[in-house]
Amino acid sequence: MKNLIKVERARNNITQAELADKVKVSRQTINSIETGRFIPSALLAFKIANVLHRTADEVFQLEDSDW
Amino acid sequence: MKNLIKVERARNNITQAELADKVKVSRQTINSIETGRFIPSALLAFKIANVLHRTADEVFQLEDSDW
DNA sequence: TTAATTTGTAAAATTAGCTTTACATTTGGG
DNA sequence: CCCAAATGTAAAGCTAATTTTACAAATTAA
Repeated sequence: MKNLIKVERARNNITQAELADKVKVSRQTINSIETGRFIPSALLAFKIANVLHRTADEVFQLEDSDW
Repeated sequence: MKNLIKVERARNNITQAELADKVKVSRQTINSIETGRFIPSALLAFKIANVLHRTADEVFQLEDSDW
């Protein structure tokens, strides 16, 4: 499961810390997701996409290796 | 966070057990998500949507109460 | 180039998702 | 009605997500 959080953050000119605040998780959680250390809950994934003005499908994508 | 798994299962004429098999989780996990007892990981949510021939955004939706 | 901001990690503790087993209730077809 | 299939739950145990604290490395701005 890949994500475009970093790209979309750049597009929105927002830091990891700011994104974290807006979705109410710690900065480390955002960093860990962004760097692929772990996978967010669906709730968090949708909130992140929302804050980045994208749909969840635009920000998160399944990979062949996920099956 | 609401989901339309039950509706989409009906549309695809597939049981909880069959859906569970296809996304490789237990039947109870599907049931628990469907009945709102817990929220799936983003990975599982996207797989479920995929098996149901829908996008994640079509199957899962944020609610005002999520914020 | 220095200082401040941002990002990357790590470890320990907590929380929540998921599995397995097990059983009760509901629904659908004959 | 009756049986089989499907669904709803529950508890115990395991795994993965998330928090908190803390610090180092990298970027950016002045």
